[in-house]
Amino acid sequence: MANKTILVVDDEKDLLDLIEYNLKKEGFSVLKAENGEEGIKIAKEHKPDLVLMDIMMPKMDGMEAVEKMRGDDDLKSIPIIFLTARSDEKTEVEGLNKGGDDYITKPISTTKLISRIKAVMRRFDETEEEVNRLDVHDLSIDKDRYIVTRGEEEFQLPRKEFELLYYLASRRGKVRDRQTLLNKVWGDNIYVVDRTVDVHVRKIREKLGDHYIETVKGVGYRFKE
Amino acid sequence: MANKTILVVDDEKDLLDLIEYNLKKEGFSVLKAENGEEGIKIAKEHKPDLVLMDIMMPKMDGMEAVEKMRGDDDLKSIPIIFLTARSDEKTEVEGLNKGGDDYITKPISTTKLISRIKAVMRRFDETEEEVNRLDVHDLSIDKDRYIVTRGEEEFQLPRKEFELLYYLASRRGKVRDRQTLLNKVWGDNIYVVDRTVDVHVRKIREKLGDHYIETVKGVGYRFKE
DNA sequence: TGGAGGCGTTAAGAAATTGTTACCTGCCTC
DNA sequence: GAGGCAGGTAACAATTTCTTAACGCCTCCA
Repeated sequence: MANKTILVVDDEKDLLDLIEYNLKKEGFSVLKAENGEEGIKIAKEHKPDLVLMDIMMPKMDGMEAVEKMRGDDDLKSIPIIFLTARSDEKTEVEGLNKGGDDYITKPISTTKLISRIKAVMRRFDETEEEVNRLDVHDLSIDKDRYIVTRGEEEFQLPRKEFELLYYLASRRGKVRDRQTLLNKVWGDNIYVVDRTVDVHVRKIREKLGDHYIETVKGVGYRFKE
Repeated sequence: MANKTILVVDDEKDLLDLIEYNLKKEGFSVLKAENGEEGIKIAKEHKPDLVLMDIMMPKMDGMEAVEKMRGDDDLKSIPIIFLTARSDEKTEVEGLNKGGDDYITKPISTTKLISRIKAVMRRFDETEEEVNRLDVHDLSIDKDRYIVTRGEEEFQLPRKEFELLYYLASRRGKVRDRQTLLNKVWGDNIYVVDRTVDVHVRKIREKLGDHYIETVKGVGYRFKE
């Protein structure tokens, strides 16, 4: 999650500095703006990876700025999190409708802020990842053609093996137990013995080598991070 | 937000179809039921990610259905949004008490519905995410990956050791006696000698160093504050 | 000072979990 | 219908993890 740039737009300078300090500590690059107008200018200039936007501001308020951003081709896909003192639901719904991706009320807990930011970024990363080709390590897993490639080598895996590999690879590093794998790859109301997963894992390892899928004893399987 | 499944329970077929149309347009999968009874059956079968539940229905009304759902281990963690024509506050409070997570009055604005749904799902996703990784001292204990990290080092602990560490770390500073640890980590009706805990603690210390888990003589163990 | 209680440590055997192979069943192709 | 592939199951081997029991050390206190 390193090296992402975040634009913070707020008219309270102290808060701005505080947020900057905390974000930098987390390894983010930080840009600052004190009102909506300036915010948009800087956003167009630097294309940040995420915007933290206060709602109540002089010159141009956050809602308006976000509307402008959503109407700008260059900016409309940047995730936005609102900051606001107002916690009533009406504002929340309005804000989300206008194109915000999350909503945090002041006063802000740093931990919460960071985890929200990471959550939103993850969400964006994930939706982008819903692609047909997955490149992990030295493998290229092509869901369109149901083919796995490593360098010049091509592997034609049977469907289940392919889907199992794809499922695990698209969740790199995360452990999934056998039942989850069965539900996700085989389908929810299919009855198969869970050890079936083992056999398929073995077949994948046989073909690709055993350094991709890791066993976590007592838990399940995991694609190597 | 891709591929989430929503179960809609309402006795008005037209409304059901309308909601289905709108949700599908947003990329959700949709399940439908026309009364509480049917709703629960489908919920058990398909484990939707969220339930939209009408309150006034024949056979089994929404309140009752939600109570049933909250009493079912498989279903109790599924977020529920109530739909209702009644807009009086008393009903709302009752609905939320019964275990609803949000509340929308008819007639329904589609935009509003969607943004509420997204908001509720986000709320749920977040709590799950926060539970999955624990950062304490210089350790990062990732339950999703079943891995403990310290700087660049990675420790792959066996299941019991990992879970014991996780349990203690998530209650930093609090002492737990051996019996409690056995109940929480090993399970309530497992018979093992309590000194087993000692051995596991030792193994954790062996791998991570002995400055994380403290012994409280005559009482139990504690993760260092 | 010498039990008694509590804990650390170790090693060995038991238990649990996974790896691996062989075999069965459908289904498709030729 | 023979042969081959995909998928599933079952059985046994291999491995890892868990549990127990034993021993020794320390501290407290009569």
